[in-house]
Amino acid sequence: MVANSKLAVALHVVTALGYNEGTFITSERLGSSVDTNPVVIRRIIADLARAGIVESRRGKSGGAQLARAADQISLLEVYRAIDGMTPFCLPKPGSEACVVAACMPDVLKSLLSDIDGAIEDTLGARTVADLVTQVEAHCAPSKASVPSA
Amino acid sequence: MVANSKLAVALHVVTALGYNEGTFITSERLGSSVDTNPVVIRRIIADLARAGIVESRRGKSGGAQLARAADQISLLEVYRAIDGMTPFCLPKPGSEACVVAACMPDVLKSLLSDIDGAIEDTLGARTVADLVTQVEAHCAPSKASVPSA
DNA sequence: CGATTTTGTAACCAAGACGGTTACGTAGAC
DNA sequence: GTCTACGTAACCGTCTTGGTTACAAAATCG
Repeated sequence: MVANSKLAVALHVVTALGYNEGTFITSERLGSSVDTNPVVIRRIIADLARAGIVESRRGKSGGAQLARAADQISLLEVYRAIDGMTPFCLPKPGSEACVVAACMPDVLKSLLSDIDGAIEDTLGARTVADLVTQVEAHCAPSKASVPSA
Repeated sequence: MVANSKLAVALHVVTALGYNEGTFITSERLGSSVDTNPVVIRRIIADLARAGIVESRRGKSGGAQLARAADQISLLEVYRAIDGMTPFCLPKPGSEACVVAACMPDVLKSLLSDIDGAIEDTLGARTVADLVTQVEAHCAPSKASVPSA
């Protein structure tokens, strides 16, 4: 486990919340679904709540739920809500005496921002509702009209 | 320094080699340009050589050079040559009892592969020659016909 | 042939990031 | 008032990663 596992967990969480839309789910249940500690979930939930993606409630019958309809939450919002690292990092300035080194930061900055744009476009084109739909289609084939063949 | 700095270094290296096309550059010079240890450079060079992107030679007047013309090397090749981690990681399977958890891996796998596709498209559309051109335009304006204004 | 240069690679270290865990205060429900 | 569940801080062990040293192998040149 190395990179943006936060994003994976966050997507899991919002999908689970979208799947159980309208009810509050505790961090303990989410944690057992994701197979991690409730505190880890709460940290992610805190990020998502700050971004207005989920609402959380304390006390009995507390937990978290989506703050909006699942089809009104783009995955890009989720991506931006968690303060994960940028997938690729810029080089440190390097030798000033070298022509190439002197401007690599700028050159790479432009490239990496293009990459980031591509990532954001991909995420922006999908909503939490899409994930929920895929889960339902994927693992609840009993809902489909075709029984087995 | 946290994420794929290997990619940043690798891009710096191939750009430097493209800038000095036709001559062998030592890992020591590259290291001083990137401002890192020569061994770090050699590790990257080894990856790039395995992928047929650069050629290296030992001994006196040794070093590395591009194996092909700079405009024949796409940045996607460089990206794939270095065994960096995927920018986003898949979730571990999670609770089997939970419907959502059961199929999140598959659902996310599809999403993340779309993201990776977007990244690869972006990188595939650029070559080392493009980076070299940008370096020349950016930091060697003396070559331009317009002096100052 | 021998000296010198430079790569290739292994081994090791220190620093840092990250997930997991415990602990405890606080808010809300009943 | 009690119980439940969140919010957050603090801490720890693990793991990745870049940096460094060390040394063998290869290539060039006199």
